[in-house]
Formats: sequence, C-alpha cells, structure tokens
Amino acid sequence: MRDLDSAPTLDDVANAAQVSTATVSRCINTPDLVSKPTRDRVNAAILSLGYTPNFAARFMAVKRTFTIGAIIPTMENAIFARGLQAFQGALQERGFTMLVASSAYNAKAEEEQIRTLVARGADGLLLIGHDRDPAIYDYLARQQVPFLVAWSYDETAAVPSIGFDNRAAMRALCQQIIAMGHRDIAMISGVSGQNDRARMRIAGARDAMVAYGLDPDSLAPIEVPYSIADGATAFAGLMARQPRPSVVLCGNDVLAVGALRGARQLGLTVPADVSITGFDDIELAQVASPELTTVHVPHRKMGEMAAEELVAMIEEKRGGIAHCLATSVVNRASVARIPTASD
Amino acid sequence: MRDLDSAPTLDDVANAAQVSTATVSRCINTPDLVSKPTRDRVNAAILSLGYTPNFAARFMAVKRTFTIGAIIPTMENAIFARGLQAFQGALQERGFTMLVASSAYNAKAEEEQIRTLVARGADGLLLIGHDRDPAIYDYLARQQVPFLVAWSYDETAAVPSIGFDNRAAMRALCQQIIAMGHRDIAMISGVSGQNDRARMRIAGARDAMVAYGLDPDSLAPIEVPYSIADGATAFAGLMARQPRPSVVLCGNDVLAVGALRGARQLGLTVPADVSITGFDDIELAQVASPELTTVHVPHRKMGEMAAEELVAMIEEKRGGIAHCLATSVVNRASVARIPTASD
DNA sequence: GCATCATATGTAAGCGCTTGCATTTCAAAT
DNA sequence: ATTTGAAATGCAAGCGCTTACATATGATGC
Repeated sequence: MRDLDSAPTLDDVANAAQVSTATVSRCINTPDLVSKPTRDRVNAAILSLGYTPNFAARFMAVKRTFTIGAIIPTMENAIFARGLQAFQGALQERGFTMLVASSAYNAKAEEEQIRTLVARGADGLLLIGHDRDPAIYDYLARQQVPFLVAWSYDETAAVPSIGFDNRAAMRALCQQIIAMGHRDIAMISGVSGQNDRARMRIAGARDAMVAYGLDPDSLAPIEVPYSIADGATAFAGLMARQPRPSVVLCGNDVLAVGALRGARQLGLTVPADVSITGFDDIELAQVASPELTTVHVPHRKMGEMAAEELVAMIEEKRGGIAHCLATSVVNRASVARIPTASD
Repeated sequence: MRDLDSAPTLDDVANAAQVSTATVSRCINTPDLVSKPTRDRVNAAILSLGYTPNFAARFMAVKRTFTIGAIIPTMENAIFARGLQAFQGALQERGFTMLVASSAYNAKAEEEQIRTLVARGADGLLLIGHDRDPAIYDYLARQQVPFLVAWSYDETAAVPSIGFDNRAAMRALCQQIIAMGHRDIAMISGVSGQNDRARMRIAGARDAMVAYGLDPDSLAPIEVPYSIADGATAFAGLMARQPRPSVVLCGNDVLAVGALRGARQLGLTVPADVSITGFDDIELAQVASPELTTVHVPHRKMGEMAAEELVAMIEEKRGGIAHCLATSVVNRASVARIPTASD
C-alpha cells in the first residue's frame, strides 16, 4: 500500500505492475524495449495511479529538461507578447517548453530570474537586449547555459543575438521625418540606463539629424518609463519647449499613444499641430487615433528564429549565430508634411 | 580538481572550503548554525566557484520549490498581463517565484502545461476560468497541488476561485444599455466552448433582456476568437442583420476594438450609427476612438488576492477560500442613448 | 541437444541536495 | 580537575529517476 499522502512514484507504478522500476522507466522513455504485455500492464498502472514522472528526479538523472526560460522586462505591454508567443510555438514544435519570468525592467530582479531558471535546469535562456552586469554573462558561461539575446542586434557584442538594428531603424524613421520638412524634433525615450535598445534608438535619431546638418543635441530626449501615462506627461513637458517641436519621436508605441493622449489633453490636433511617431508597430499603433506612423518590427519572425537558433545551440552544442532582421518604416496618419521655406 | 565540464556542486564547494557538504548546505540555508570563520570560508568558496544550488536536487530533498505556476490562455492581449504582473509582485513579496506558460486557448495544451509545471515541482498553480476536463482536477487532487481559479467566480464550483461574476457584470452593462433605449441588441462573444467566462457573459446579457421583456434568443451571439480582426469581421456580419442592431455587446475589449474597426470600414460612426461596448477595461479601451464603454475588472486587485490566497493555501495546507470582486460599468463614448417612442 | 544470440527484465549506482543523528570541541559550572 | 551541555561539524540516508551492466528466457541453427 503506497503512502496516500503523496503523489505516486515510479516505485508505486512498478509495484502495481509487478515489474522493476527500470522497466517502468523504459516503458515511458523507450517503449520499444518493453514487450507488449508488460507495457500494457505498466500503462494501466500508470493510468490508474495517475502517475506523472517527477521532473526534478529525471533532470537529476539525465541533466536535460527540454525547457527554455525567457526573461522579459514586462508583460504589461504587448511589445514582447507576440514575439514570445511565436517563440513558444516554435519551441513546442521542437519538443521544448517555455517558461517565462518578468523582471519589471529591474536589473537585480532579472539576475534573480536568470538564476532561478538556470537552477531549475533550463536548457537554454532567451534574454532581451544586451545590457546587463557582466557578472551575469560570467555566471551563464560558468553554468554552461546556452543563451540568446533578442530584440536587439549588435555585431560587436560577444554574445549571440537575434534582433534588429534599433539604431538604423530609428535613423531611417527620423530621416524620413526630416525629409518631410520637420526641423524641430523632440523625443520621448524609455529609460536608457540599462536598456541598449532605448539608447540605440536615441543614437539613431541623432544620426539622422547629423546627416541633415541639424544639431543632434537639440533632440534632448526625455526619458520616462514605458507607460501611456508617462508618455502623456512627457509630451506636455515637450510642448512647453521653445521652439515648440513639430514632431515628437517616441521610443515605442506605448509612449506614442501616451503622447497622443497628451496632445488631446492640450487641445492639440495630431498631426496638424504636431506629429508623433512610435516604434514596434504593435496593435496599439493601429488602434490609436490617428493611426501611428511607426517602425515595424518583425516580432513573430524574431521569436521563431530565436527558438530555432537556441534549440540548435543546445542540440548541437555550439555557439549561437547572430541574425539581424530588417525593419521598415510604416507610414500612417500621425505625421504631417511640413512645407519648408528654404533649405 | 573538479570536473571543469560542468557546473560546480555542493561537493566542490565543500572541498574548496575544507568542510562537509552538510556545513555548506547549512551556510546557505541556516547560516546561524555555522560559525563565522567557517561561514566566511564557505562563502568565499561559493563566490570563487560561482556556485549556484541545483534546484532540482534541493527540490528532491525538501519537496518545496517556492515556485508558483500560472497558465494563461494567451499573452497576446493585455487581459491577463496586468493581473499576472500584480500576481507576480505579490508572490515575490512572499518569497515565491512565478513561472508562466500560455496555452493559446487550447485545452490539450493547457493540460500539458499543467503537468509540466506540476512535474517541475510548482508548489501551487493559478488557472484561468473553471472550464476544463475533470480529469485535470482529479490529477491535481491526486498530486495534491494547491491551485486557484481566477478571472472567474463560481460559488457552486467545487474548486476555489478568485474572480468576479462575469454573468452579473454583463447583466449590469446590458441592463444599462437597454435602459438607454436600445432594443436591437447583438453580441460578439469569444468562443464559449471551453470558456465559462465567455458563456457567463452571454448568459448575463440574456438575463438583462429577459428582465426587460426582450426575447433573449434575438441576441444570437456570434462567437469568434478574441482578436481584433475577428471582431471586425463579426461586426460586419452583424450589421447585415434585419433589423440592424443598435448596439453590439462585445465579449471583451479586444473584440470591441475590432468592432470599432469594422464600423469604420463600413463607414458607420460610433456611437451615432451604432453603439459598441467592451469588457475588461484594459488600456486599449481608452486608447480606442471613441473610448469604449466597458466593464471595469479589478485585474490588479485580483492578481494580488490570488497570490495572497494561494500562498496561504500552501503555507497553511488548507483549502482555498473563494472571493468575488466587484466590477463596475464604466461609461465612455461608444454608447449612444436612443430615444424610444414608447415602452 | 547444445551453443548462440536477440530480447526482455532486473539490479544497483549515482545525480546534488537536505537533515536527523552522532560526534567532537570547548567554555562554563561544580 | 571533572562534569555538563551548548555549539559546531560530520556522517550517511534518502528524495525519484535513468541507465550501464548483469541475468534470465526463448528461439534458432547446427
């Protein structure tokens, strides 16, 4: 009689089916090695006991979990959701399970999540962006856990990444804005401290300004957390500047929607009074009114590629290969053309 | 010399610090039982080796992981994100880690995720909605894993839930709609098959119609997956009905935004030509234009309470206590008052 | 009828950790 | 000086599983 006080174990099944634990294990993992009658008996026992293998025990024995951990900055906005969903889908096709943890844009928390996931035997990790304490990379190396950085691409970084060129993407958008006649450009950025994506987007905007002979320092981006409310507040601040910006570049769509709200509160019409752009092209961008001109990022594709690459790294025990995906500017209704007298 | 081929273990640390594994373990878990000099020596060894405890091994020894699993239908829309974020926050305060998996509204996948999380030693589980194969509840009971159902409240259900009364909430909204003069009511619902929330919302709408002497069958809800595109398509179908509905109740905000888009495509003005309502009150509802009249759900509160309750269930080894949170109708701009000739 | 071999099953070690119990150490009390 | 007990540490079993190796069972070929 097994202990009713806890979940059934391999042993319980073995007893019930009158075989050894080895046979039960084989029934589960390599059924071909077990004769049909025995197999049936074991399966019946498994079913009737409601047995599920204990992962931890299996992990200890084989050192594989077929689990991939993903640590994202937040679930609260849709930026990562789509990519992750695709990531998970692709993973599942390959027999892996995804577990996600969110760090709330907090470096310390992220580190803890990483340790948690590794300690739990994640076979690999998906991380967002490059910026983090080098100690974490040391740790990962020491633990020999394959990992991949996504949502960011940096050919100079030592770690493999699958993403897009945030800088070039914002540069392209900003160049187009300038070409449309805008000269007084402002920007609302996410907090760039531990966020290379935010930093690169700022850099891209400055690049474009330099290319057109504008003073990049006049961009003077204001940095706030990625939320609608913060976007609105920041926008109000920007509108007080002299000269008043004719366009506000936003670090992402959420911020842009906030800016839109800010404009409405100020009684300004977008894009007639002021133009606004986003970044990411999440659903929000099309729901907003006016619809946002933004940078389209192939989130889904990125998630799939990340899964593919990460699994390959694990299975083939090799380093990762970086991939850079193309982004594109999508023009919608939130940007106006400005007639320029000269220049 | 330890095997450089794998992560350092307790043994490695013990060797390096010249103590037994027991002492190292105590250093980590009950430092008070270890003398200062020894502790320092051990900590130094831990640091220099970059040691992290192996969770699986610890789990095997103590049967606790301080991990809670959450299985949500999707990450793709914000419905669950806010609640989960709050859930995770509250969990963290209590020393637990949250791991989430998404089932993509697929019952089979959900079952697998549940097993995965349980097998990985989750101390407890957060599930969304009541509808699922009874076998899963059996399994959970047999494995003795505490779990809590959220986003749904059902006092008659045998399992503990923390949520709100979807039926009453929709009833309240619909009653108000009728009171505003609407008689031709249509509805776009999520797929109600394995989704008690969707079903209850439909039931609530019917309740209201019955209360006002309208034929509830005329509601004839059309069911589609929760996506903007599907909402738009469904809306177009509804507008072809005779008589044309004066209001379209939507199963959630995402669908409502889709309906809004559908209306725009048809050249209809909301709410002048047709009214539209949502459910959930996620950010989208305020970003949409016109802003959505919807049912406000206290997601954040729900997440926090779920965390509190689940942890209590685990720590105190007791059953869960159901809680029902209040929802409220929030009136914004997507519903018009209709002048009724009579009655 | 016996060696040979494929097939089916069992035995037991080991994965990394915790923890009850045993042992050692050392200071305080007698 | 001896006893006593608290404090610090070590020993070793056990958590549930996999798997190399050993063993048993028949069928096959000579």
